[in-house]
Amino acid sequence: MSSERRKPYPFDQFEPKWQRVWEDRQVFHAPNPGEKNFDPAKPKFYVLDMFPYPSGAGLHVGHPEGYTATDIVARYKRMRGFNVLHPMGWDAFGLPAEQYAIKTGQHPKLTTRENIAKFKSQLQAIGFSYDWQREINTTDPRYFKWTQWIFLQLYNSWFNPETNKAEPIATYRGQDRDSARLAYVAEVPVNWCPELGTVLANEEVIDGKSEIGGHPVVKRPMRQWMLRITKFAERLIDELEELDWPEGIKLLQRNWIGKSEGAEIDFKIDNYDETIRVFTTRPDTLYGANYMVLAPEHPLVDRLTAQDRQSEVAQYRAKIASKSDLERTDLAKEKTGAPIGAFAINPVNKEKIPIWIADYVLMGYGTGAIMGVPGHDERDLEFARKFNMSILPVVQAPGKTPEESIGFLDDGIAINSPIIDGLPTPEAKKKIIEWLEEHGHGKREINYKLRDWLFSRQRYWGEPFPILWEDGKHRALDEKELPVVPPALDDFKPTGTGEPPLAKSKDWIRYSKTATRETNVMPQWAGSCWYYLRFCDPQNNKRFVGEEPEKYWMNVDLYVGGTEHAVLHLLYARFWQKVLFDLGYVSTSEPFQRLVNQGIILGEDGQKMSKSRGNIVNPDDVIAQYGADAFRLYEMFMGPLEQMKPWSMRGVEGVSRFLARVWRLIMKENQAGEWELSSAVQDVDLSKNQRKILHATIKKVTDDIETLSFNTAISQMMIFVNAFTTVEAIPLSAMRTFLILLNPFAPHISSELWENLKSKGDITAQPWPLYDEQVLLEDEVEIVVQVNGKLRDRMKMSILASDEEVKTAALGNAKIQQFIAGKTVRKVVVVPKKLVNIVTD
RNA sequence: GCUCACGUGGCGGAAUUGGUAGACGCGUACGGCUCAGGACCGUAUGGGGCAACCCGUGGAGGUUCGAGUCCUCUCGUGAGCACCA
Repeated sequence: MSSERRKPYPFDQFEPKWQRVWEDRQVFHAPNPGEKNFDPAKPKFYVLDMFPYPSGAGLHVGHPEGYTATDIVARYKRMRGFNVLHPMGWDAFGLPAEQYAIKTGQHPKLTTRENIAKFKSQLQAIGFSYDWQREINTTDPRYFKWTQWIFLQLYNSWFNPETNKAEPIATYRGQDRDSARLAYVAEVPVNWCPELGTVLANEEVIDGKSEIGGHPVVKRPMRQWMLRITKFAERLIDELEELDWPEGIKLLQRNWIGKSEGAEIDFKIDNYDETIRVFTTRPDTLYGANYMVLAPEHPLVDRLTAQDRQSEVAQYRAKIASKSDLERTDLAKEKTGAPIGAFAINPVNKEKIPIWIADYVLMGYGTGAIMGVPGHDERDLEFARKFNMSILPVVQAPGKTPEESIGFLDDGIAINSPIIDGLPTPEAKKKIIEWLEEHGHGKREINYKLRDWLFSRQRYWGEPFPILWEDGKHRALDEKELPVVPPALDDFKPTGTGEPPLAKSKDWIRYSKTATRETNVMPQWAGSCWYYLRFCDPQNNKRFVGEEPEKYWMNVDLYVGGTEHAVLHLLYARFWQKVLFDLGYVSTSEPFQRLVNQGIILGEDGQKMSKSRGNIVNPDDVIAQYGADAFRLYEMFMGPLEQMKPWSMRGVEGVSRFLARVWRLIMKENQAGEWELSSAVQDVDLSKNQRKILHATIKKVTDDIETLSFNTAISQMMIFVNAFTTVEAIPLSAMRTFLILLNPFAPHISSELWENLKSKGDITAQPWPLYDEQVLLEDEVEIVVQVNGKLRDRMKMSILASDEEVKTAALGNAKIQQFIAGKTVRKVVVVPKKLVNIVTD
């Protein structure tokens, strides 16, 4: 029955019609500089969505949230006279297609093609104004040829600390080039996920489990490709400064990079010709260091362990080695450790302090060794208490005794520390570092939590490396041999041994008599690290992006996507961009000038949408029932773009009703049940009040699009429509202006009505309306009168009334006099054009 | 545990620089139109009170003529990090 019900307005007819028109006429194609129809007089605007992974499930309502926002901006900017680059593509390498292939035998290429077709038709049904001529697909050899090419640039360059830049490897003066390349091979403890049969980057491991699938991850030493992102840590932090990004995301990146400033201090080992270097952010607490801890995996443990400690130390190390990362952090509550029977000499006071191993010290951070300062480090304190060590305060907290200062972590005054006694912490740090440097016991040092990026995966559906192996050494393929296309396989399964599936194709790996191909593939992030560049010049087969288009379009003026990429994609892409910039291939060192994160859309029950909860909303259903315009409008009307918010079908009905009112403002149903232009629409002048509402709407919608406050822009358009539904003669000119304002939000209905009004030209080609401040000026304003801050009355006053006149009027107001009778007026505050506050005793 | 963000009607949410709290939408109630309505149109709608008024932005303090907005503490929700020395 409900499906038989007549649509409130015939969106099912005109929405597909307009989508066809846009496609046929290629209305949204943005020509590059030098191409036909390119207008160099216009400024450019690059507005980008985070391109989706085309999953088999199709689009969910979360995708179009950001896409609608950018589409509104794109359409708006075009009307404002910009050349707008608004592209879409597919981040199509990845696990799901491959796992589907393992299950069904269907090649990931086919699965990907089907999924893309579905995604694309869904996006087109929403009426997004993408330039589909620029569509890209990361799994297309014409695309990943250049992903591989960029890898070669990384492979063929190094980071010069003197220039603080990536440079061609030829400028490297050292012996071993392979040790300096930005892409290098290393045997490192990596995150190995047995279930997925691949290694994962730190960023892909959450709480000891794989981000995808939630499978357990263990540490295991393996030989892997790494990218030297750590060399860019400083710039990745510093250059955030200039970006127009949410502070929260900047903070997330800063925390992930985890810069900490401090010192490295050398401790001589008693009776050995060895020193152990520790990292500390609190060199000023050196006098309080009365033990040392090495990570259990520290290379010096074997050599330094005393005879009588060996079995205990071996036992402890074995116990730690058997634990997964998850267990290791899970058991974090109780400190464990073992003394190795050796002693270090504290360089400031020459005290012999015992050396322990303990798993609370990590090999992967700093030097894998720490000085234990139980007085001023929580973990050391806990450790010292557990093993009955002495605890010496060396920093006195303000307003506390030395004893009370134990456990105090922030700034104070140095005590019990002859070299720096009496100095506040910042100076104490500085002075002791100077002392250490002077005496050759250490130096100022900065450490980062950021690790080099583990860049290889033991999977099938990814970009092969353009690398050959010969005599146990790697070398790069020549550019001319790109792309390296993965071999056809029948069996996509991971081998389980850590050997990649590509190794199964014996023909493919054999490059020559002596050389074999690298069998790892790149991680899913590779393609998305530079896709925004390719959009500038997607068909170029000579270069990854042409110089001129790159220079013209970059960087991205507005980038909208989910927070889930805060430290993954957004960090990796910035890193690649910097390398390409240093090497002179691109014109900017940051890719995304302004970033906005859309909030998650929850199910109708306020819970995260998920299959198991059964609260997933399918865009196709919504569009079938209410139309694409209502869908778009609701996505934006729900609330602020960046906020998390629940879906509501009632809300969709609400905006659908609004669009139906817009429709009936201009169209009437005749006896035959056909829609025709309403006779109420006439070429009449606007009343003063109507003009005011129109201009207020232009202003509000314009300002709100600029600030991405789409929800309030829509409210204002509702106010406009409500004001005009009751009038007898609907002014044609006001309707035309309104339709232009509505167009970015609801492009189909506005196009259809624009045409029905027999307006000149295409609505998408209209200039954006301007408002006139003069029209908005009121000649009378309502002044609020408060007594002691409480609202007591309102009065109409001329806008020209002086403060004094307003004050007099307020005091003379009959109602106000009741409130101030018998009281002394102590003060009268006048806020021009707004309010009067009378303060009494 | 640490860091950050956010707490406003029955619900989603509005509120330049501190200046009329609750725009707009949903829901609800009543009325109209209608053979009918889960369609459409109109009116009302934070709570209490017949009313004048009183109370209201998670809670407690504070600054101010005036606080949803600023400060301190506290509770709750969400996100991120998680022995990073």
